[in-house]
Amino acid sequence: MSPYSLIDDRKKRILQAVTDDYISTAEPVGSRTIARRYDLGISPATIRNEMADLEDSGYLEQPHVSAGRIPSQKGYRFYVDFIMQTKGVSDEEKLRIRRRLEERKRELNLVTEETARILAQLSNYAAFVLSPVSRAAVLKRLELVQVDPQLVLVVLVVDPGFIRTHLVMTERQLKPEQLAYINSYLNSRLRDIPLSKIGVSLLKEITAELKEYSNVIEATSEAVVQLLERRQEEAVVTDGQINILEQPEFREVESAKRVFDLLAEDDTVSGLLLDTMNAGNIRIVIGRESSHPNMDICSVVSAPYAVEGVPIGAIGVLGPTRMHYAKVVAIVELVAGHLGEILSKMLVM
Amino acid sequence: MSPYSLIDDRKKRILQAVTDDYISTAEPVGSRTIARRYDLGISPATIRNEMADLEDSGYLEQPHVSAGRIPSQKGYRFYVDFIMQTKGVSDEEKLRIRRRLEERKRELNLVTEETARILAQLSNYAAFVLSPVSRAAVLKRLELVQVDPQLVLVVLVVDPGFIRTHLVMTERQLKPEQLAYINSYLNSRLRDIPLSKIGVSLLKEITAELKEYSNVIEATSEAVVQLLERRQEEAVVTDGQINILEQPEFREVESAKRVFDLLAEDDTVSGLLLDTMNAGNIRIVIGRESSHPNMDICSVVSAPYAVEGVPIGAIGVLGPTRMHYAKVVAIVELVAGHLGEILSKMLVM
DNA sequence: GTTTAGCACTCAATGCATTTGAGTGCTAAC
DNA sequence: GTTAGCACTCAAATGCATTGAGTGCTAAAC
Repeated sequence: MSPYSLIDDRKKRILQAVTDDYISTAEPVGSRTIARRYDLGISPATIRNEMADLEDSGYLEQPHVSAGRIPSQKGYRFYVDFIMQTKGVSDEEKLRIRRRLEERKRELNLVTEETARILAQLSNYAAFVLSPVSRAAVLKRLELVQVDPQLVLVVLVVDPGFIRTHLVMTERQLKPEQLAYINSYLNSRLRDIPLSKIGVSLLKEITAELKEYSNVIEATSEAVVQLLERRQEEAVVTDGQINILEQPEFREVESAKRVFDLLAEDDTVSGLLLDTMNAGNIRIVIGRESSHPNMDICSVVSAPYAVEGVPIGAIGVLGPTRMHYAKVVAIVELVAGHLGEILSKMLVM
Repeated sequence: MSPYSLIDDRKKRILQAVTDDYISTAEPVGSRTIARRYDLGISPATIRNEMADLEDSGYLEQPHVSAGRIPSQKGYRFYVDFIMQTKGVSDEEKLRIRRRLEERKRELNLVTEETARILAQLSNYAAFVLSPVSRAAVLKRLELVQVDPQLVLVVLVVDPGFIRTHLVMTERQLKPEQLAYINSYLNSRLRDIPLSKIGVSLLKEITAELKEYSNVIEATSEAVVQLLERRQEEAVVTDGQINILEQPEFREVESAKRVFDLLAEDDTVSGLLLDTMNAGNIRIVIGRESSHPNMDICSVVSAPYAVEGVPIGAIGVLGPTRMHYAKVVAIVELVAGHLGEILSKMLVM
C-alpha cells in the first residue's frame, strides 16, 4: 500500500496551493491566504481542517503554532511526484538555448561551461555540469610531436571526447624516423584500448620493450597517467553560485556558508551527478534525502545527457528546498536534451 | 609639503595602536582600551586628545559620537605607507610554500591554481593570480597532426608559456607528405613571430599562398585566432572567495554579494592585476582609491611576479579594508617571489 | 605648556513589557 | 460535511528604561 493513500483530491489541491504559494513567497501560508488567492470554493475553516489533516499525515508543518503552514520534505516529495506539472518552455527560449550552445560547439569545455551558465541563468540557482565521461572511452591515438630540440609534446586523443597534451623533456634530440618508430609502436600497443585498461603495469611493459628510448617513454608514461587522472578532477563545471545569496533562506551568512562549502567539495556534487548519470533519468533530491549533512536545506534537480542513447554525463541545479521545481525540472530536461544533441555532433566523428 | 606633516611620533603610535586593534577585533577602539592594552605610558585622557586631533586631520573616524574610533581610509593609507612593518614569514613556511609549488611544476595552469590556493589559505582572504603573459611571447611552433582520417589537430606552442590545441575537420584525408609540406610552410612563415603580430591579415595572406589547401588552412587560421584570443579570458585564476563570508564586515548578505559580484567580473580583477604587472611593484589599493564602486568596502594587495627581471604576471589578495595588511603584504611578496622563480625554471627552456 | 582627573553628556545596545495581527483549534449552528 | 464565531497562541514589532563604553570639556596638577 502506498504511503500516500490518505490523500484525496481536495487535499491534493490544498497541498498544491500551499506549496505553490510558499515557493513563490517564502512565507508560511495560512488558511485565509489560500481561500483568498486560490479559487477552491471552500472557506478558510474547511481549509484549516484539511491542513490539520495534512499536517497529521506529515505533508505540512508549522514553524510555530500560530504561523501558517509550509510543506515538509514529504510534502515536497509528494508535490514533485504527483502534483506538479512541468511547465513547457517557450519555443523561443528553446531556440535561444540551442543557439547559444551551437556557438560554443568548437570546444568541449566551452560547451560545458556555456551549459552551466545557461542553466544558472535560466534557473536562478546554482548549476553544474559533469563533463562527458565514457566508460567505453578508448585511447584513439597517442602521438609524440617534437616541438623543440629537447621538448616533445605528448598528444592524447580519447574517443569519445577529449584531447590532452603534455610537454616532456628529452635528453637528446630524436630523429624524425626515431620518433615515427616510437609513435607507430606506441599506437600499435595502445590504440583502441579502453582507458580503464591503461594502467601503470601496461605502461611499464611498454617501457621495457622500448628500452632504447626508456628516457622518453618513461616521461611519456608518467604524463599519460597524470593526464588520465586529471580528467576526474576537472570533471565538474559550476556556475551561478552567487544566485544562492539571492535566496531568502540563505540570508543568514551561516547557512549560505554551508551551501558554499558543499559546492566547494567537488566529490559531493560530482558523486551526485555520477549517480544520476548511472541512473539514466531525471532525479530530484530533496533536503535530507541526500546523505550529505549540509544538503538538508537544499534540493537538487539533476538529469543525465546522452549521446546515441548512452548517458555520458549529467547536469544539475541546486537551490533551497523551496525550489521552483516545476520550472527547474523543465529547464534541466530541456538543456540536458540539447546538450546531448550538440555533443552527438561533436563526438561522433 | 607632505599632507602628513602634522603627525608626530606619539600620534603615530596611537594611530598604530588603533589600527592594529581594529584590524584584529573589528570593533571601534576607545581611549581606555588603548591605554590598557598598549603600553604607551600615557593616560586615556591624553589619548583622547590625540585621537581628537587625529580625527580632525582625517586619519580616524567615529561611527557615532559615543563609539570608539576606527581608521579612515586616509588612516589606513598612512598606516600602510609609514607605520606598519611587514612581518617576516618563518623559514619553515617559506619552505612549505616552495615545496607545494615545486610539486605542481609540471603544468602551467596547475601552478597558477596552486598559487591561488596557497595565497587564499595563508591570507584567509580571496586570492587571485593573473597567468603569465608576455608581450615578448612568440609563436614557437605551429604543428598540424593528423589524428583521424578527417581530423587534424592544430598544436600551438608559444614561448614563453603555453601550448594550445584545437581539432579541425578536413574534407579529405591529407597524405603525410602534404601535411609535412603545410607544416614546414606554416612554420617558415610564423615561427618566432610575436603573437601581437599574428592577426587576421597575416593569416589571410598565408591562406592565399596555400590556396590548394585553403580548406584546412582556413579552419586552422580560425582556430589560431580563437586560441590566441582565449588566452585573455582564461587569464585570472581565483580561490578562497568563501573566506569572504568569514569576515564580519560581510555578515550582511548585501555587502557579501557586492564583493562576489566584484569577483565575478573578470575584467575588474584582471585589470587591476595587469596594472600591477605594468607598475612592476607591490601595490595596495584601499577602499575607494579604486574606481570600482563595489570596491569601497575592500582592499587589494597585489604584486607582480617576474622571470629574469621582467614582470610577466601578478597575484593579489582581496579582503575588507580592515585587512591584516602587514601579514598580507609579507605573504604576497613572498609568494610572488617564489612563483617567479618556479616559472623561470619552467619557461626558460 | 602638557598631562591628567573628574564630570556631564551621548548614544548604540540590551533587556523587558506591551501591543499587534496573522493564524490556529474547537464548538456549535447550518 | 461545511462554515461562522470565538477564544487562544505566539512571533514580530513597538515602545521605553537601563546600561556602559566612550567622548569632550574644564580645571587642577605637574
